[in-house]
Amino acid sequence: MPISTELLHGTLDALILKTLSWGPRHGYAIARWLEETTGDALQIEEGSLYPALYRMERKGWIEAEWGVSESNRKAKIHRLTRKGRAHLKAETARWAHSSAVVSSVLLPT
Amino acid sequence: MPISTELLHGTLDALILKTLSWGPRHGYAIARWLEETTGDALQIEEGSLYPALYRMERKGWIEAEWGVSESNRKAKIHRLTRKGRAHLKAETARWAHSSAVVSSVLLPT
DNA sequence: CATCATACCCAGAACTTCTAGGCACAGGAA
DNA sequence: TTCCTGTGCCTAGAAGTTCTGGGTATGATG
Repeated sequence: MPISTELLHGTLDALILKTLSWGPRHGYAIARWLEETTGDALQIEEGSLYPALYRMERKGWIEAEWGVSESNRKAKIHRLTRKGRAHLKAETARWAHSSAVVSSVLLPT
Repeated sequence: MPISTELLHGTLDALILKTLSWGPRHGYAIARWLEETTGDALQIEEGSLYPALYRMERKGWIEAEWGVSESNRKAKIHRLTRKGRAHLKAETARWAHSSAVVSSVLLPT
């Protein structure tokens, strides 16, 4: 069951940054990794992924350089910056707090 | 600390429906109730609230009729419909599932 | 050599929420 | 009375993210 798309709103950046916190990856691999680790519950559209990567690069959270993928194809490798790591930490805390608040309202105690 | 605004995306409808599941209320009271029960963590802007109420009325999840508030002012009272209750149930399940998936990625196990 | 999976990209649409206002009125204070 | 505050509803436009639905290119495989 794919995740509700709207609920991704605002968490996509953090999910990508978290993926990169395990090591540099190219965009396609980020999407694959997220799909695998969530058992296909999370499906990132490429039309969302690439704009998000550009956005975060502009903000200085990630850096990119052209390289080669595991399958020997040209690929843009993205790497988490120090600033990005700090942002991820902050966003993670926000998620923990916010989701707890929403759950406290929605879910039975 | 007010909740991250983007994270509200997609949950606002469910939060409002949940509020109405405790009984009919007018818009202003919905916002007050959510603020109170979350200790001001959740602040619903009126510019988000009223459009959301209209949206959900169009979709048949709630019904509205003019009445009088507790403080003797003219107020539009919103009531959850059967359809809305079913939608709330579905959205709640989606939230439980989706937030668990996101948490499983973001938060340390 | 045809096909598939990999890998990147974009324009425009769709949608939600926020900003920043406005209007109206009840009740109490000055 | 007049003023002010809190209550209560509403809207237009902006801002922002994600999705839809395309497109390009290339290595590997049959």
